[in-house]
Amino acid sequence: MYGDIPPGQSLTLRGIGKHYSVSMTPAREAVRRLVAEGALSLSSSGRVATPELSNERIEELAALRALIEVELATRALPRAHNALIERMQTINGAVAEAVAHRDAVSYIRTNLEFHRTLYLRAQAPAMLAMAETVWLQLGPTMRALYGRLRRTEPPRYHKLILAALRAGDEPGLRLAVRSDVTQGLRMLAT
Amino acid sequence: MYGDIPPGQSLTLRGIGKHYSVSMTPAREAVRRLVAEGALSLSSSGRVATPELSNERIEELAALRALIEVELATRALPRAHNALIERMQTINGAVAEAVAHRDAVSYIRTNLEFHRTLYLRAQAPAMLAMAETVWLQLGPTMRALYGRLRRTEPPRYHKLILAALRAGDEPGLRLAVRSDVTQGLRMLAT
DNA sequence: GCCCGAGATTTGTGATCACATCTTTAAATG
DNA sequence: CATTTAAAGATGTGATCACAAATCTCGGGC
Repeated sequence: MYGDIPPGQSLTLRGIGKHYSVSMTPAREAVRRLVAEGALSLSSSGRVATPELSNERIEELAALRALIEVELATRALPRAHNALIERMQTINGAVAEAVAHRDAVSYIRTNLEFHRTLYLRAQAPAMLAMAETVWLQLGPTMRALYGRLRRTEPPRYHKLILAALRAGDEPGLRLAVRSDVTQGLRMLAT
Repeated sequence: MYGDIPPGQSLTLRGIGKHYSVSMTPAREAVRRLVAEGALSLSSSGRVATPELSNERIEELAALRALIEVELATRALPRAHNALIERMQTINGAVAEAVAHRDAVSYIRTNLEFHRTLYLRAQAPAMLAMAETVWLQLGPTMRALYGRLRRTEPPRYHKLILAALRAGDEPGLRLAVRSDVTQGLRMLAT
């Protein structure tokens, strides 16, 4: 999810087991779960690897993010009090720091934490689980994307999200979330 | 997914294995996958059972269906030719027959086949997978719902979907899909 | 009549093994 | 030197086992 593993990296059950000091069985179950969630792809011979997403697949996942996360943000809006907004602002500082250090992994991690902090307020666990499944599928690809990216300014749409939350502006919030979610993945059409 | 199993039914690995004439290992992997997809719930002691959904959870899943399936239908619309619409109409006949026979399981199966036939045209496998994950979570609950339901007429919104497809009417299609998806699950607020 | 608790049974977990298949390596051939 | 081929190694799969924990059963006590 956080892009620790680049796309196309292949994994073995015995290797995973050794890495975590367990036998093949728990490794197999974890891999099976991640395959079911789309976080790992299964070759015809049963080998697993992180997925290399096609542009079409990336567009789809970005559209899913937009659909689900806009809804989550909308549901969170009436419950978003000052303490939450301030917490999100603090996290956004960490995002900016990760960008400044050009640390792709911690950028992805803090960025998703920013979003998750808001969405937790929506009190919609099934929707949040769906959103996280999409994040999981995009993890390796986002790492490859942001690693290639040479950017120094923090995501501008985060500020718009915070402003819309403060103003209680639902249309503005929806637009800001959709833009934030879509923007990063749009430049991937290589 | 099709409601063969009622909500709250508990399953055992050895039982599943015996039922399919395999050992515990394949049964474990299948159960793990289904748990990851939300089709089965895992108790703290590791036992699995079909989930008994709360009303809040059902509302969430219905909202997810509306979001994702409206998008899928919209993407399928420009590619929906006559042959597809006729195929959907045939399936809708099977839906009506299942309703007439008060067969909940085959009603769910044919109803989902009606939707899936349309959504396959959207050429959006990740979205379709998400929609099917939601269906999987709702399966046992839909069985309990439709088993309770004493209805004889086929779903009216299917006709609206077919009409909107024929007319190329995108707003009408979106409304019809949203209504069809939401309608059945709304009466569940017991 | 109701509740509790000890024993018996069931169940999930992690480990290990045999085996078939896929992959890699390396030698041999042209 | 490139290509093919056979051997060696690596890998996933399904089965089985030991064990701990949870669940169930049933008899006894209040």
